[in-house]
Formats: sequence, C-alpha cells, structure tokens
Amino acid sequence: MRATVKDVARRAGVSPKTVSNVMNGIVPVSGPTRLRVEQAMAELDYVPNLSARGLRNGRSGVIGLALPDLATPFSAELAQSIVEVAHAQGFSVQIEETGSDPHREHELMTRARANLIDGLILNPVVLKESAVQMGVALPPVVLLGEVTQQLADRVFVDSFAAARDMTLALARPGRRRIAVLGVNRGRQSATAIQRAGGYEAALQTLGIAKDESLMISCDSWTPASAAESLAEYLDANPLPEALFCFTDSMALGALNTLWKRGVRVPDDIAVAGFDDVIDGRFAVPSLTTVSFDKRAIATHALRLLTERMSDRSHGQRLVEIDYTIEERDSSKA
Amino acid sequence: MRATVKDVARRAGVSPKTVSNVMNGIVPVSGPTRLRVEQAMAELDYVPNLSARGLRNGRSGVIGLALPDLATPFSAELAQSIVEVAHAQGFSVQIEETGSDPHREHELMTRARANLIDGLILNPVVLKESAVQMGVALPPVVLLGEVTQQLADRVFVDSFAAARDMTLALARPGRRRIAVLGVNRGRQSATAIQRAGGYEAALQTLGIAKDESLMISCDSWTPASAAESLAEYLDANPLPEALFCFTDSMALGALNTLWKRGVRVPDDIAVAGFDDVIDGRFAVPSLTTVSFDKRAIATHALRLLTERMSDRSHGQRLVEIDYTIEERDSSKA
DNA sequence: CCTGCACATTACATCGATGTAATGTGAGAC
DNA sequence: GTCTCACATTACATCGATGTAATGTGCAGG
Repeated sequence: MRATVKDVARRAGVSPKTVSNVMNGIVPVSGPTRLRVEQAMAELDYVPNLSARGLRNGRSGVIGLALPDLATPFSAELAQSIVEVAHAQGFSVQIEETGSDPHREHELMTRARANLIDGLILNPVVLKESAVQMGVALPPVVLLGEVTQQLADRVFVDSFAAARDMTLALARPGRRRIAVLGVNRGRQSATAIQRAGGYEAALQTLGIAKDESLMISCDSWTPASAAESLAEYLDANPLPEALFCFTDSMALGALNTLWKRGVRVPDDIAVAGFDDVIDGRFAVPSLTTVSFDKRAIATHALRLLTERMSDRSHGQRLVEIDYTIEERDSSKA
Repeated sequence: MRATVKDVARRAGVSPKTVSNVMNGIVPVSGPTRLRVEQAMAELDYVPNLSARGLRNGRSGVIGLALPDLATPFSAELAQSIVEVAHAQGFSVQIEETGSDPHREHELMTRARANLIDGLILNPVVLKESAVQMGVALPPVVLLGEVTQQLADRVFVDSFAAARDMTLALARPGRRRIAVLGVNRGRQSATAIQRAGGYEAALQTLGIAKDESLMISCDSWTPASAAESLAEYLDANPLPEALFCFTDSMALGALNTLWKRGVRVPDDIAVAGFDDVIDGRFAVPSLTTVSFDKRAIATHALRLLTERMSDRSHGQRLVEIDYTIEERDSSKA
C-alpha cells in the first residue's frame, strides 16, 4: 500500500495538514517540524497522489498537445520544444493526434474539459468553427498556425509573407516557371491557402502570370504523397525551373522523385521547402527552406496558455514568430 | 461552474449513484431511468471529472511514453504508433523526453508512482540498474529495445542479428572494407553494443579481420553529429567500401557529408541505416536499412502493459519483433 | 499575573465519482 | 391478501490532498 499524507503525519507526529504545508511551502512551518516531516516522507518513500491533488486543486499539471500528424519530423521537433519548455515550468505533456479527422479535435476539447488537462495547444488542420467555439466552460486553448475566424489565442508564422518571400528568392536568379507543391484538391487547409496566396502575390510582384498548371496538388503532406504527385505531374508536364514545396517533408519526397528521374537539383530545377526540419538540412542537396524558431513557438504558446489559465478574462492575443529564408544548396543559382 | 454527477442526478430526479451506474454500465439500470439520465447529461453538457474518477479508481487512463530524443523521426513514428494503439484502447499518452540524462529516467518512475499514469513505456538509453529496480510499489513498465539486466517486460528487435545480417548484405557484392558509424566514445549504449557486436560477428563469418579504424564513433545519434564525425573521419582516413550507420538519422547525415565531398553513393561507397524511417525511404539515394514493424512494437508494448496492469504477478516477458533487410538504392551493387 | 498578539498547528469539510450495504418497489406464488 | 424474491435505487463512506476556521502555544507588555 502506498503511503499517504496521513501515514507521513502519523510517523512525524503531526497532522496531515502540516505535511501538506511542508510540501507546498506557502504556509510557514517551523524548522524542527519541517525536518521531522521531511524525514518521515523520505522513510516512507512518500509520493503525493496527483489525482487527489488534481481533484482538490482543479489543476492536473498536464497540458495537451494536439498535432495533425505525429509521424512527421516537424511534429517531432515541435513536440520536443514544447515538452522541454513545459517541463521547465512543471507541466507534463499529453500528446494527441488529430489526423485528418476533424471530429477528433472536438473530442479533445471534451477530454480537456474532463480536467485531466489544464490547457490545450492545438495545431488545427481543417478546424471547424464548431470545434473551438469559445463558449463557456472551455479550457484554455492556444492555437498554432494559420487559422482564421477563431477567437482563441494563437501563435503563428506569417505563412503568406514567408511563401511570398520564398517565391521571390527562388525567382531572383531569373527563374520564372515556379511551381508549388501542396495545394489540396478538396477542402483547403488554412495553411495551404496562406502559402498559395503568398506565392501568387509574389508572382504578381514579379509580373508573372499565374499558371494553374504550375500548382501541383498533393493529398497529404507527406514525402510519399509528394513524391507520387510530383512523379505524376512530371509525366504530363514539362519541368518547371523551381519547385516550392509547402513543407520540408514534401520537399524531401520531391527531391527523391527528381533524383530518380535524373533531374539535377539545383542545376535543372531549384527546390525549396518550409519548416526547416533537421532532415532537410542534411538532405541531398541540403534543402532551402523557410526557417523559424520552434523553441520560440513553444515558449510563447506556453506563456499564453499559462497566462490564460490564471486569468481567463483578457481577449484574444496573437503572437507572430519571425521567419527567415534559408538558402541552401537545393536552390543555389 | 461545471456540472457534476450530483447536478445530473438532481435534474434527472435520481441519485448520484444511479448516474454513475448509467455511465459505467456495470450495474444494470432500467430503460426509462437510463434515458432520463442520459438526457440530463446532454442538457447539462456533463463531462465526468477524470481526476475524481482517477482518485476513486486508482486508474487515470493515461500511460507514459519516455523516449531519449523526441526530435528524431524514429521517435515520431514510434510515438505515432503508440498513441494510435493506446487511443484505440481508451488510453491517453503522456510523452516525456529522457535525453541523455539518466536521472530523468528515475524521475519518470516517480511521476508514474504519483498515479497520474497507469504505466510506462520506456525506451532507455543508458539505463542504470537503479532506475528501474523492480521492487515493490512500482508501476507497470515495458521497456523498448536492448537492455540487459532488467527484469521488466520488454519488446525488442534483435539488434545483434539485424546488424550482422546487414553487414553480411553489405559485404555480398565483395565489399570488405565495411565501416560502422555510431560507436560511442564514452559509455556505450546497450543498442550500440548490440549492433557493434553483430557487425563484428559478421566480419568473423566473412573472415575479415576486425579493424578498429573502421569503427567511427559519434557522440550523439543525430544527423548533425554523424555528418561531422564522418567528415572528420574522411579527412584522416581512406574511403571505406561500405558504411553501416547505426540509425537512419545518422545515415542521412552521412549521405549529406558524402555528397558534399563528391563521393557517389552507392558507386563509391554503399550506405545503410537502421530503423526504416520515412525520410530514409525518400533519401537521395533511398536508404538501405533494417526495417521492422513499429506498429507491432506499439501493439505488443501496450498489450504487455495492460496485462501487467491487471495482473502484476507473472514474471518477466519478452517479445521479439521481426526485422527485414531492406536493400534500397544506397547499397545497390 | 493576566491580557493580547503573533504564529504554528489542528479538526473538519471539501473536491467528484463510485463501491458497499441497505432500502425501496414491483411482480409473482400460494 | 400476504409473503417472497429479485432487482432497481439510494444513503453513506471513501479515495488523498488541501483550504478554512479554530485551536493551541509562547512571549512581550501592562
């Protein structure tokens, strides 16, 4: 049987509440008493029951992290940052996958409300408005990425501007036939819309007519799907001068397809991605990408979350994370 | 204020316990009553408090997953499988990073004992025996990977045999100067020992004398570290005929270094990895690797864990996961 | 010597769900 | 009409930690 405060109290010859006081350190406890209690805790190998504490305090010390696809390197790096930052602040992280299923997102909110989670960091895909309806009795939520029409706090990179800048960078050496990979066929994700918008804006700036045939769709944002989509595309279309993939993962798939066909990168075609994942940095050739500080995302997301946990009143707050264009070998002129 | 069983009970005109009975479905409830309660729950938007339930039942419905480095694609893919399998069984997953810090592993056990998690799936690095001492009052633990001297349940791939087979495969076209990358300088990880052992066993079978200078050390199993280690190595040593990296992540870093130096893969050197991560499949060239079913690992780990949760008695159990050698472009003869 | 005050400590109630044991309610048998 | 018996439902206690309000202790000042 596990030791409880009661056991510790009995052994130390004090009341349970005093043991609690020693642990929490808010109510002062005299030196000798504190020592006796601490020794008793050590002797009994006492570990507080977090369920009980959570019930009493209304706080579990756990935050939820919900990402669309846990298998991607980007998810992994983001999760790492969030886990580390959260841990530094005494939080544990419960991880969830929303997948393509928008229903899951709602389910998560429910689970959060079940109080096993003090707050939720959510990277939505096709977030239905109904899912995060900021009504009453909802747990604190921080959204990651491009979502419109949501009233929750949000941390994001300006995908539109970044995509625009990347397109401009790809065009600089005089490239004009610039393709994008990652446009969705069916329902567009908010992110895809932003990035496609930035791309089109850049084309306009450059005085290049938009060419629908250069916008390659891709059902899922994975290397496999990207590789396949690009292969099919190249079977039917001429090689563009540059290819801007909406994520690094897709870019890696694209690089593989290009290599298989003997297309040289960057000599025959420049390639770029988005996210700056580690594997992109070590791709062959190393991948030009939109880079941003994932640790900063984690830090701000957690700050917003904890602040909202203690004060639910203030309105929606947005934090924009800077980005840079990292020109690597895959787009060297 | 959130609705509780009491509120639901009042609205439905029954006692709290009846509401509980409706939810749990073990004690039978008559049709009409059940309907009234369900309607009341819906109307009040009732969500059970999991802290309270956890306190009462001694179960939280959460399992912990502790991995050495969350940023790696392998971790991501494994985590995905585990989260999905766990979710299918009604468990949430709390994720933790042990990093290089063996102290963290012990801290996790403590947290587990704090009852916020019902069990722990742990992929140890340099697990000190003291960390997972299977004494009393420890939560159910399933270990992943190569660990010796541990009494906990374990799911693993036979790294020794796999490394041996991979080395033999690399040698098949007559390659004899086969290097390995991933030997640690200081304390060896159990995994590194197994894989190095398999490599040496293969050399012996092949009648090739072991050459210490072909065993390249690498401080951390990341692309960056691998790329750097290999670069330093190539500055001072001739090019081997084959390079077996102890993880795909390291192999990706190695491919990048080789490419930067104009070394052609597989023409000048064959390269192989271990883990079969997605990005390896789409590497340039696609990476030969040791493949195994990550979903199977997740399934078995969860089975062992849940079985031990309900019956703590039986002895240590081991599950071995099959592997295959996937020969891809990076080692084509 | 007593009052007053500061401060450490305690008894008790509480958070929400649920197992236990007891109660209530009905149908069916004689 | 009464007596069982089965079964749905209820009152109460409980899980472990902690806030609240009350109690106890010691010391200084009058």
